[in-house]
Amino acid sequence: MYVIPTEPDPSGAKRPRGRPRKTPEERNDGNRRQDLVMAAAKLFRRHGFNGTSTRDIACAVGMHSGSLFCHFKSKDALLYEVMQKGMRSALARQTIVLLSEHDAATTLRQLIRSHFDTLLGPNSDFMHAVLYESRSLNTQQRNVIAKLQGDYKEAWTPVLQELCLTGYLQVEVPVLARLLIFGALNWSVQWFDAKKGHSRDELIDAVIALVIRKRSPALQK
Amino acid sequence: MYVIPTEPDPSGAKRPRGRPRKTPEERNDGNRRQDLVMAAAKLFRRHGFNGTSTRDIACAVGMHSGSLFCHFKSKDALLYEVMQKGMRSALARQTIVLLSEHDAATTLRQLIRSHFDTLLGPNSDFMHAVLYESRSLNTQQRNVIAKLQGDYKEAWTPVLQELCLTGYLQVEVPVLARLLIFGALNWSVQWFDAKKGHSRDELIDAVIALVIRKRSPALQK
DNA sequence: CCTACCGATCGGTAGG
DNA sequence: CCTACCGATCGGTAGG
Repeated sequence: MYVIPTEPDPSGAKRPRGRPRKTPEERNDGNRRQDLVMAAAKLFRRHGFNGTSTRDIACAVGMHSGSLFCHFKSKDALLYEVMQKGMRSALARQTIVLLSEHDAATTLRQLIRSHFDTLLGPNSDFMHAVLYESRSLNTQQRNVIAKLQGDYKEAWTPVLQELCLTGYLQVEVPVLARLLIFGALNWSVQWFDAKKGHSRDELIDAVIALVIRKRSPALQK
Repeated sequence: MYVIPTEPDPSGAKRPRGRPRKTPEERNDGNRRQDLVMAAAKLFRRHGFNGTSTRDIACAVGMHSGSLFCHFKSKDALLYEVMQKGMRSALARQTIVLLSEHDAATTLRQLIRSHFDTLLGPNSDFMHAVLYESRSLNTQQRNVIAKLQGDYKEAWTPVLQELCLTGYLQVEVPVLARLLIFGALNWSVQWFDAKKGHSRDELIDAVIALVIRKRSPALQK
């Protein structure tokens, strides 16, 4: 015996469990698979991978629980697609930055901006999964994602190295600098809230001010 | 019908599920509760709160699944104790640093060292739960932990402010500097491995070098 | 994509 | 702290 849910999910209210919302007129048969990926990314961020059931995800797009498995062979496969989408989008954004040639300091600023766009902009739920849910992938999946992450971070290395050589960045071990800067950036997903607080440009300025020596290298050290 | 597990858990091998290891001679009846807290912290770190069952935790200390609830009224309560222990230990370590009066730059270095000790030293599993599992607390529990975290981070504010005034730290918005520095430090739990890589002192030096202007403030800006 | 269901596992409890 | 168990929920499947 089914109980029809009394209210559709007002996107942000308490978690819809068990039964899908039924609003047949808003069914777009086009890309249900993408709907599932987006809903999954959002729920994984809010409740974690292990705290989200396949029923929750199906329900969020108005499906019944079993139907999710018409699109994905397992819950893992869905997480894997979320994370792949996150990394490929991050890499695409980064590639655009790297295509235009600038001095190292300008490139660093643009890499930081691009990274914040990935972390804090629309679709940031995908990157959140990349940062925090790789534990739930199997070994092969994790290797693929790790490879993409390796490509991503390697793009920063020559930029940081040049900034070290020219004295704009003060650090003995460049690889540690990259890890620390990534930490400063990645942690922003835990606290940054554009609605009440600082703008994304203030954020970028703060990172640059904190880390880059603006004056002539000769004055440093 | 019970199946006696063939092997005790060699601490780091694959997850022991369902049945406790039975090695009666190593039963210390003293503080089983603390054993549970430590085992829980370790498992929460490896598999996440939602990925760890109360059976896993009980099994890790050689108990049967139901017996855990003689010590904790719920799984939540156990997580709460893990996180409280993490924060109280971090605050205790920090307080020791703040008791000895030094100049701001030295205090910052000691705060950073203390923070890394909490994040990367023994018992770091507790702080890991604080950083990543507060989502699984109820509102009141989360408020208590947030209060402790507030106290912890407030201790950094006057130090960073003085470093700003004296030009050792270059940033327009001190609160952003603190958040970024915390990010750089906290992210280290994701990658730092003392066994293969850099020492904790190299790590501290790298943070200081990245963020602090060593020379006379008059030469800056 | 829905209906109806499976075996496994979950957090937690009663009684000893 | 163990034994034995509960109802709920989990990921996933068969048949349509």
